[in-house]
Amino acid sequence: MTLPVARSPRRYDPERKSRIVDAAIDVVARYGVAGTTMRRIAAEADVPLGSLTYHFAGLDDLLAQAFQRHAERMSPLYEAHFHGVRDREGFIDAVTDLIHGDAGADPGEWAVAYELYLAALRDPRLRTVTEAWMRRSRAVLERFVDPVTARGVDAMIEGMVMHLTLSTATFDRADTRAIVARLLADTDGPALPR
Amino acid sequence: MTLPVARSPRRYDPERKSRIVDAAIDVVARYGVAGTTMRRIAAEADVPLGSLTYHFAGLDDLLAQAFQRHAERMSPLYEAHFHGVRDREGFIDAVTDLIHGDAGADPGEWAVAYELYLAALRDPRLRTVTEAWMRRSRAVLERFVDPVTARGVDAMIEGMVMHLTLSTATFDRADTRAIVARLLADTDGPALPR
Amino acid sequence: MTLPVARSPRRYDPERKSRIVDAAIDVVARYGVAGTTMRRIAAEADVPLGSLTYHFAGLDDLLAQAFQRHAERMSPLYEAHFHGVRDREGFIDAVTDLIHGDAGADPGEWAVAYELYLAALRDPRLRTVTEAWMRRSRAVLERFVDPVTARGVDAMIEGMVMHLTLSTATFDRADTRAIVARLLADTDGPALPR
Amino acid sequence: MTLPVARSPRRYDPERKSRIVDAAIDVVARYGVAGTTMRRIAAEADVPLGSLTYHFAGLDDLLAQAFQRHAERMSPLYEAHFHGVRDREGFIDAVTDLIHGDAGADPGEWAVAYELYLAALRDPRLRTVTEAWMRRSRAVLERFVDPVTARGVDAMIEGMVMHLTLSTATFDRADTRAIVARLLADTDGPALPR
DNA sequence: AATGAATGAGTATTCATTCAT
DNA sequence: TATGAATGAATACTCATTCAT
Repeated sequence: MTLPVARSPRRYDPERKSRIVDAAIDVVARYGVAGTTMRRIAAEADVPLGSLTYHFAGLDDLLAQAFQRHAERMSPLYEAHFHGVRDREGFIDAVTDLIHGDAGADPGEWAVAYELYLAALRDPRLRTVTEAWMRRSRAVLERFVDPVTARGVDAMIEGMVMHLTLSTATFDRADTRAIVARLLADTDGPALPR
Repeated sequence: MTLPVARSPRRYDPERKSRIVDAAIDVVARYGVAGTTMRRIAAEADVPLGSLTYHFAGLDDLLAQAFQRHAERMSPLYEAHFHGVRDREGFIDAVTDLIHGDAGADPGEWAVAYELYLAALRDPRLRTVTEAWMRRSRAVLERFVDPVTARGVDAMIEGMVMHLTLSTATFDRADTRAIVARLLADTDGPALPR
Repeated sequence: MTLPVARSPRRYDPERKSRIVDAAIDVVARYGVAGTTMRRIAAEADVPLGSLTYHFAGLDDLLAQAFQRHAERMSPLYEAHFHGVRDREGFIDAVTDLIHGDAGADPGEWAVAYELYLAALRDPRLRTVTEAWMRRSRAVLERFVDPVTARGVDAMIEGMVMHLTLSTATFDRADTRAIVARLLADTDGPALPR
Repeated sequence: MTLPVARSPRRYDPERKSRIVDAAIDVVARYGVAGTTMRRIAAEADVPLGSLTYHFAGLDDLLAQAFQRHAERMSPLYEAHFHGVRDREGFIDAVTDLIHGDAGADPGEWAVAYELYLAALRDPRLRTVTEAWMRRSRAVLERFVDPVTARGVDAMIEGMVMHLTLSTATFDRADTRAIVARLLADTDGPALPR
C-alpha cells in the first residue's frame, strides 16, 4: 500500500482568490500601479498565471478589488486610531500621530492610497472606492468637529503625509501639532464623545 | 545641376529636443506615467521614434526632464498668483482661489504634479525635482507667514486640491476660505510684503 | 426535517447533450469555426464548461457532431423544397428559389455549410459528413435529371449562393432562371416524379 | 586585423515585408485562417515575431494584405489561361481544364480562395478584395460570352472546383465538358476575340 | 454523474532599445 | 546627425483540457 503523494501542489485551495487580492495590494505597494503586472501578482501569490484570469476579468478588475479591500481595511484602522479619544487635546494628538506615522500605517500603505487616488483620477469606476473611503474618514473626524473643519483636517492629514513621505527633511512634531491645533481654534463642533 | 528634392520634412529642427519634452508632459497629463510610452511621445511631438533615443538616454531620462520642466514652469505661476497680494485678507483669498482652480492651473497640470510625487516616491533621482518645487512653493508662502504655517498652508492646498479633483461633491468656496483663515489665526508672521 | 435547498438549476437535464450540439451549430454560424470555443458554446447552451468535456471527447468531437446534425437537418429541407415539383418548369423554379434564398435557408445556415466544406478540406474525418450530404442532395436532383446534370445543377447552386452572399450587387432572378434553364436544355433525364 | 563577423543575421533585409505577406499566404493555404497565427507566419518567413507587428497593424491587417496579394496574383493566371482561346470549343475546353486543375492552380491556391470567401463573409473589409477578384474573373469570361452567362460560368467553376476538391469520387472530364457546353448553348454572346 | 476550479501552453500585441544605413 | 527598421523580452489574455470534490 502506497502513501498518497501530493502530485500537483495545492490543487485544492479555497482561499486562493482572496490571497491573490492580497498579493495585488502588496505588489502595488512595492512597485506602484505602473509596475503591477499579472505575472508579479501571480508570483507573489504563488499561483500560476492562468489562475488570475480565471478568478478576475482582467488586471483592471483585480486592481479595483485590491483597492477596495485596501480601503475597507484601512478605514477601521483609522476609526480605531480615534477610538480612545476623549477631548480636544486628545484629538489633536491623534491627528498629529496619524500624520507622523505613529498610528500603525506604514509608508507602503499610504503609497497604495496615493496610487488609488491617481488611478481614480483616470478611471471613474474607482471613484466609488475613493468616495466611500473619504466619507468614512470624514465621518470619524465629524465625531469631534463640525463637517467643514473635518474636511479641512482630512485634507491637512493627506497633504502633510504626502509631504512627509516625500521630503528628506524631517518635520518637527510639535510644529505639526501647533498647526493642527490652530485648525480647531474657536471651534466647539459637536459635543465631544463622552 | 541637381533638382531640389523634397526631403523628409523638418530635417532642420533646432527646437526638436525641447518640443519632445513638452510632448512628454502632455502625454503624462493625459495618460499618466503608466501610460506614457516612447511611441506616444514621439507621435505627440510629431517626430520619428528614433529621435527620442537620439536625444535622450532613455524613457527615464526623458521623464525626469519633463518633470523638471513642468516644475520649473509651475513655480513662476505660483509666484505670480501671489504677486499682487498686499495683506492678510488678500493672502487668504489667493490661497482659496488656488484651491478652487481659479488660478490658471488646470486639472491636467495638477495631475502631472501628483504623478511626479508618486514617481519620486519610487525613484529617488526625482527627489531633487520635488524638493526644489516644494522649496520654491514654501518660499512664496513664507513671504506672508512664518515657515511652520507655510508648511501647513502648503499641505492644506495639496490635500484640498486632491480631494476636490476626486470628489463628485462640490465644495463651498466660503467654507474653504474659513478653514484657510483659521490656519492663519493669531499669526503675525513676517511683515507682509511692502 | 431538512429544508428543500435550491440546488444548482437544471441538475436533471436529459436534453443537455443535444442542446449543446445545437448551441455549437449556432456558434459556428455566428462566429465561424475559428471563433468557436468551448466557452462560447457552453455560454450559448447555458451549461457549465465542464459539462462539455463530460459529454464530448473534445472540441473536435463536438464540432463533428454539430456538423453532422446540421447536415442531417438540412437534407430534409432540401428534399422538402423539391417535394411538390411536378414538371421541368417547376423544377427550374425550385432551383432558382433555392439560389435566391426563397427556400427557407438563411445565410447563417449556408455559412455553416461552407464552414463544414472548409473544415473537411483539412480534416478527413469530416469527409463522411460532406460525402453523405452531397449524396443526398444529388439524389434529390436525380429524381428530375440525369446524374451528370444533377452534379452540374448542384455545383451551380453552390457557386451561385456563394457569389450572391458575398456580392453587394443584386442578381436578377430572371437571369438566374435563364441560366438554370439552359443547364437542363435537351435533357429528358429520368421520368419526372409521378 | 579581424574579419568582420556577421553578428545578427539579416539585420538589413529590404524584402522582408513582402516576404512576410508571402509567408502568410502559405500558412493560410496549409493551415487555414483558423490555424494561421503570427508565430507560424514569422517562422515561415524566418523572421522574429516582433517584426510582424512592426510592419503590420495586426493579424487582421496582415491577412487582408495576404488575401489581396493572392487575389492579384491569381487573376493574371486566370486571364492567361484564357489567352490563347480562339473559339467556342476552345473556351469550353479552357473552362473544363480550369475546373479539373489542369490550369496551374493547385489545391492550396483554391483553398486560399475559399478561405478568403469565408473570411469575407464575416469581415466586410475583405469585400473589396472579393469584389475585385470576381469582377476581374467575370471580365475575362465576358470576352467570350454575355454577362449573364459569364456569371453562370463563374459560379459553375466555383462550385465544381469546390466539389471536386472535397469529393473522394472522381469526376469524368467529358461529363464536365458536356455540362459546361450546355451552359453556352444557343448563346452567341459578344464576338469571340479574333 | 457532474462541475467549478485549476492549469499551462499558446495567443496577439506593445514596447524600449539597438543598429545599419 | 538622424532615422526607419529591427528585435526580443515582456505584456494581458484565451483556451482546451484536467481533476478533486
